[in-house]
Amino acid sequence: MNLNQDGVRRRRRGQELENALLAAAWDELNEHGYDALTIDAVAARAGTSRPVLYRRWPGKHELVRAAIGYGVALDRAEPPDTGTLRDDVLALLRQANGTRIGLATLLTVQLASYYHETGTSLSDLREALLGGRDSATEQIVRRAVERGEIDPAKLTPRIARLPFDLLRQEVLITFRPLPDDAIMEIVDTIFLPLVTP
Amino acid sequence: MNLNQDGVRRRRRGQELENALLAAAWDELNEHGYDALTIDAVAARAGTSRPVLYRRWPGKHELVRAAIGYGVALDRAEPPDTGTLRDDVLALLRQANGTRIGLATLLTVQLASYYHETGTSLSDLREALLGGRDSATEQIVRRAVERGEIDPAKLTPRIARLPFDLLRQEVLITFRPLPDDAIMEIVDTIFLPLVTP
DNA sequence: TCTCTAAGGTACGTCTTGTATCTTAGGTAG
DNA sequence: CTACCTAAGATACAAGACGTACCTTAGAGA
Repeated sequence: MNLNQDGVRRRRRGQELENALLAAAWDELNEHGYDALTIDAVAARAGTSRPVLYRRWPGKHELVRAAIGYGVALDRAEPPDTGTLRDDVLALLRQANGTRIGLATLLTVQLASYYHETGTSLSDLREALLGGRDSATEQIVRRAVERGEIDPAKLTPRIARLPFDLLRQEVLITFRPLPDDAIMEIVDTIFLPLVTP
Repeated sequence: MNLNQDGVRRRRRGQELENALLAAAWDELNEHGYDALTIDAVAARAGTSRPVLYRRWPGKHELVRAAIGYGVALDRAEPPDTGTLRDDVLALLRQANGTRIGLATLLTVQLASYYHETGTSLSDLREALLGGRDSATEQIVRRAVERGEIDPAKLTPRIARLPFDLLRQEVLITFRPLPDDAIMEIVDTIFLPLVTP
């Protein structure tokens, strides 16, 4: 109900209110998942009522989409720069693996059919979700090329994003963080052999 | 309403009825997707009423799960045996790419949160969905090993399923069949270099 | 022919949705 | 400091979907 220290109703506005709404939605998604999410529950958790949510997002899809962005931004980190390609990729994958990226990816896919119907491309969703991380991959790869660790001729875009594609794939299927030995296997037996001269 | 040629109500039973229900559910999923699927619509399309559905499946999740199995079984094919690893893998990927496997995979993931909550493993779902195809991969790989096309030392389980993982991944993200040149790129620049002696 | 299972139809209460309407907190202009 | 005015918060409503209860009856099997 958001009382202040005098026990009087306090009324949040603008960005403060919006953040509270998104945080409530993100928490609900984490606790109950997409299917079970109700606008009612989000409003109640945020200490407000449904019309406040509908004034900002037309429906559940858009709210979830915004909440994903909020949740992902919560634990975004700097791309690692360890000096070697192997350690950079390992660190980046571990970083992503330790966050809520699994839930975020799952939710993104759950929104897929909706965005497919409305004709909206999935690429912008994917951008909002992994954009930062993908460019992190680009940075790492670029530095490795400069150091001569990667043969540029072997580096197609698909191969560059291979480690992340595989991580995402497994997280989606198992709905669990990837074990560390699996991460190392991806890097050592798949990615590095494909790109090293 | 299912009238027979005399215009009298006809009543389906057992397997015939169940197939009609699953076909109706599968069609609804293809047309409207998971979110928009209603039990009502499935019952109406099958020419029956909701209680008939609830007598067989407790709810939407279980119905969709059964419908996925039905839909996937519709266009299951024999694993190819062309004589070379490359052509086998290409044929298998093209086969899968041409079916409704994209929708099936998407739906499977959409059920993920539910099965995660109930503690049911995703592996049986994945089994029901891709079980046949995975064993097809095993057959193809085994024959290639016997022909000496694959170095068994390089063949971890993760590498063996790599082509399919990548196909699935891209279909999930783009919600479209994978272009044929992408399929060839996966096979020629990623999979084969990793396993050939 | 009789019986009995399950299909088909109807109806009910509940929940969630999305919108409309009203009151009022609290920022802003004067 | 006061008046105003935007948007927050509360309440209520109709529509739609859910899941269940109950009843009738087709049609398979004894």
